[in-house]
Amino acid sequence: MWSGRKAQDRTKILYARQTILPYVKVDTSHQTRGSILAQRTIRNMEEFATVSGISRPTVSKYFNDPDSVRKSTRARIEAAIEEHDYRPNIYAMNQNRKLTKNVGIVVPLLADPYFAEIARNLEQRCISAGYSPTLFSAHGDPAQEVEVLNNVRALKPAGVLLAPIGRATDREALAKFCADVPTLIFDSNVEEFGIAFVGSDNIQFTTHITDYLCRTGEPPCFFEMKTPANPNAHRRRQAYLAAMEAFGHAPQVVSVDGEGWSFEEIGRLGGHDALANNRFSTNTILCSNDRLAIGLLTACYERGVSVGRKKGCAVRVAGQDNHPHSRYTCPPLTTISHDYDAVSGHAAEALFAAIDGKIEDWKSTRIEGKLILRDSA
Amino acid sequence: MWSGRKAQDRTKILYARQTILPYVKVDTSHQTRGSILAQRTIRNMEEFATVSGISRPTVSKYFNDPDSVRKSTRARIEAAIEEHDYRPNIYAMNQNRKLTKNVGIVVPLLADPYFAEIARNLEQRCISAGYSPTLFSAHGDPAQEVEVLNNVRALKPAGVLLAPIGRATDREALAKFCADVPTLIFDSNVEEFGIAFVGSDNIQFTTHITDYLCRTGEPPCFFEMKTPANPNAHRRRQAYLAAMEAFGHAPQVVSVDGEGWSFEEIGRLGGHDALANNRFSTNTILCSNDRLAIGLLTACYERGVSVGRKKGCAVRVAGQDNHPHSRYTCPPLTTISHDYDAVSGHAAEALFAAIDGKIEDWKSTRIEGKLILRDSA
DNA sequence: TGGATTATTTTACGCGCGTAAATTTTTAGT
DNA sequence: ACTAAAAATTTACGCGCGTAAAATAATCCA
Repeated sequence: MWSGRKAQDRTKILYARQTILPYVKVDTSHQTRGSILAQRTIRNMEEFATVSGISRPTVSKYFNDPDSVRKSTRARIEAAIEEHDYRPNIYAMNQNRKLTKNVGIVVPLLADPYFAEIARNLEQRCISAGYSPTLFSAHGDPAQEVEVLNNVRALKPAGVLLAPIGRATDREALAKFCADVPTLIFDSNVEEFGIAFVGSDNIQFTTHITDYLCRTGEPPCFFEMKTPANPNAHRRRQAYLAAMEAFGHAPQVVSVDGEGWSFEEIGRLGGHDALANNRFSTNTILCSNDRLAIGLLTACYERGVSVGRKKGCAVRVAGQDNHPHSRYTCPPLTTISHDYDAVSGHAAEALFAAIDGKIEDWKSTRIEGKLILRDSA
Repeated sequence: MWSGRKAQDRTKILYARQTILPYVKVDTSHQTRGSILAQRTIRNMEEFATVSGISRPTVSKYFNDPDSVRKSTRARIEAAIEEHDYRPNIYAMNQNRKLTKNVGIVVPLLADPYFAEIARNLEQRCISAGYSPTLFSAHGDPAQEVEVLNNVRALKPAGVLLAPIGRATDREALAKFCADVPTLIFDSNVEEFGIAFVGSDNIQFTTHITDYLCRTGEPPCFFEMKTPANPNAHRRRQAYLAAMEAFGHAPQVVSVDGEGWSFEEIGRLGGHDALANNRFSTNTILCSNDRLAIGLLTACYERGVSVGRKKGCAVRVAGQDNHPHSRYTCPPLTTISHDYDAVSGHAAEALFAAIDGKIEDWKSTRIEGKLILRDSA
């Protein structure tokens, strides 16, 4: 045990720190294995089994699946756990298990609250299902995504929930990974990798909100990145074009420059440019995603362009995603919301089923979004 | 190996999936241990050592510290790694090591981009220093924080970088944890736990920005939560009071109700209330943090109160933290910025030093912030 | 070139657990 | 109370690595 210290007994501990290193294995071979009476610390499953009065294999069985032992036995074990707060060594466990209970959760950018939120949701579901989730972020960098995949692989996970970076994802690396590890792809689909895909129905998203905008005012222009990070953006543009055609309106796509994941800044700079050069042909702008919209709102503010659906406002701006922040923009952003819970739920269930050997053909599940009406459009 | 599949050969693979389970250990005892010629997969360090023409203990030594072997040996090992992309089994490694190379990074709320950003920064530093970081979030819940600490402990980490939830942190649990694991506390200090504290100088933050506000317009009111989640809020209030006194102004603190980590919503609702009841005695509002300010800005917008430092605006609003989002509010938020890099850098270095046995007395390092002048104040 | 130093190899053991097979005990059902 | 089934125990082995000690080999410096 690391010789920690509180403020009050610093000197004493300082001495201890120099002799006892953290986590040093202490030689206890002189201790008789059987006589553990009144011993304070349980050091392994053997000892724990002894003090519980249960055999080690049964205890091991319990930790693999508490329901696999008799109710009375389970009660005794759980009482002993409570008393000695014993936890099996995760390294020894995972080394020997045929299949670990680990699940990797990989997102492209944890600093984006959208992914943070969905990761939190998935994490909770994994825990509830008895798995040990570990969070990973590629931090928006394809090279780091490959790194992350290698680290995840080293965990020997039972399965992985992966939201790829998208366009820049290393196809070959991902294919190899999916061949080795049961992987469920979510948020953004890459070919037909993994066991299945679960995400939002981007076509419906854009169709729905375009429909709303057309019915309530001028038809929207579409504001997007020229080289978007993920394929959802393409679906959204296509859906916009189709919806506009269906309405008999001339579509207008405004694509702005910018690489990487700083969507707000790209939206802001692109917004300035588009506004300065009158690139929006109507007074309504549908953004490819909320983060872009947030940047555009800032550009509008900075140029003195009033935004909102109330009369007197110069433009209407709408986003897509219901980003956690979109409620707090000025004006609050009209958008279309992911069904976070449904996406996470389907993704987790599909992965768990695959882990349990319930094999199905690869399939794509896309969940519809709901219009979130706020003041911006 | 899990029998992954691409879309094109689904049926064939479906058959394989039913016979071969994921990560089943295959019985290879019939294979002679020595004859590995032309074998495709290296399965353990023994085999890897053989194909590299180096003894296993030396290989093991290499993985513990690449610099501990001769340069020529290191080159040969690294060539073999490249060729066979071998990675030692992390579970076997960590089971037997006296001290793992794991580092836990624990934040109160990963969905807050501020913590996501600082976590990313710390993660990078750990990797550069040769550690294996793992990210944890308490999701704003003190009970989950305790859970997380137990999970972190199970990692047997060499050290932990911990930003406590704050006021609601379970003191006893944290004290126990710090006694067992070298823990560096950052962001928000709790007593004098752990090996040291590194964070921002909240006194300087608030003094500095209060100073700025006083010099450029009406003295600020202070907008805060009645029961803030972390102790930094108290320091900021104190610093506000002191600064106002120094300037000879009458301070005015507006404390609003609200529990939990939904700061924006608390700021918005509290803002509505305060504005409706004329609780701000001047036209300048300094918020305890940016997230609160973001909510207040929304409330101002919703009430038609114009915000900004330009003439004609009704109020000035300033925040504190330089939250990643604060650049994109309308108007962009004047705030005072953490030195993210310096905080992370000091925190990581202090932890690594402690792990290396460089023991110092507990100390608190607080880093000054820089004023970020934008349009809101 | 020699001796001293440093690096590597050989040999051997143990970590904490999973797991399998055979045996014994407990439980459920009549 | 008896039997069949289910659960627990005993025994034994192995996983992939860390690590220690002793022997050997490579390197360095005068």
